[in-house]
Amino acid sequence: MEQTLEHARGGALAAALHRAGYKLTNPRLAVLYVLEGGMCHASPQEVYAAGCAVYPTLGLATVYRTLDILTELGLARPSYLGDAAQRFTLHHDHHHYHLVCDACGLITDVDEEALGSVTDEIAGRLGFRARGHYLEIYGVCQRCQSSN
Amino acid sequence: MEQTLEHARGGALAAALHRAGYKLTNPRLAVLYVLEGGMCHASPQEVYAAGCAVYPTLGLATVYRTLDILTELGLARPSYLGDAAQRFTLHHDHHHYHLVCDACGLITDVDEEALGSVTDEIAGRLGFRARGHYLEIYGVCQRCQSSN
DNA sequence: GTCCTAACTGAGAACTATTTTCAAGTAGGG
DNA sequence: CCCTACTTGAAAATAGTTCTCAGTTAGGAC
Repeated sequence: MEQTLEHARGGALAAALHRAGYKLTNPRLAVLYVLEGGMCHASPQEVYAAGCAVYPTLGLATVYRTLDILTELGLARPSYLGDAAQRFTLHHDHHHYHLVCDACGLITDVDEEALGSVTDEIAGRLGFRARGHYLEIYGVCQRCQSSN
Repeated sequence: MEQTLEHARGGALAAALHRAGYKLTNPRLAVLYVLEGGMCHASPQEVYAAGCAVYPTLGLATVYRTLDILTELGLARPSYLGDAAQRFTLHHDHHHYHLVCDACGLITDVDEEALGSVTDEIAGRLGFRARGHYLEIYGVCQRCQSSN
């Protein structure tokens, strides 16, 4: 268990937090570990549940606080994938976005460099300095189309 | 007042509700009137406040219920513009999206046909039947850039 | 290594937003 | 005009998020 937290300490998120002057505490490392471990569209509640497996005394308030810090540092961002729950998505260097199926709730990640240049161009034309974008396409996924 | 409600009755939203078998009651017409009157990025609370001006006994629960109906019919959609509040956006025929300023909260609507064809093409390639998309570009608007 | 202090923590209270419940009211087909 | 299923507003219930606070801890100074 301690080992997993130490592992998170070496990650990119931990480095960014440290650089910004935040302490690398075990609760925070547990949250970072969960996020970096592939739980990339997690609600605070889900992060909390997964984090407790790594660091049992983790508190829900700390999860919210850590996600706030990541948002403030521009490393994550709240997103809202179809359902009402607030979710957080880690930022990546590449442009990526979501296909959300209205029928089964499946979320598919897609990388598309082309889209990034389109949005950057539009923003630039309007004098807007873009920091990032969030795109969600909703509809019906391939599997749900065939099962109807 | 009654006149404004009658005006809403003639709108596209009212027609769609009627077609779907929903009754055109005064509370619903008040909500539709507010939405069609340009309050296009409104939170339920804001719709409620504006709706009360048109139909004073309007209840908040009815606003939520009406927005749910519109969402169910695909006429509106929850969106989340930077701040934490849930907001609803009316669907339009054209592709439109939002520039959200992180500094002042300004929301700028942009129409861009080019974007629609990009997203449709991508979705099609993946076998996904797109019903719509939601794009938000966040960053700093022109005015906030100069005032710093 | 140990001390120190500002930063951080968990638990639960408080707060806010949303949904549900229910008795009373109403649209609109017959 | 009547009837009935649908709709309503108010209040209670629920769910999600933030705040408060006394105790704990990271990590720089020595």
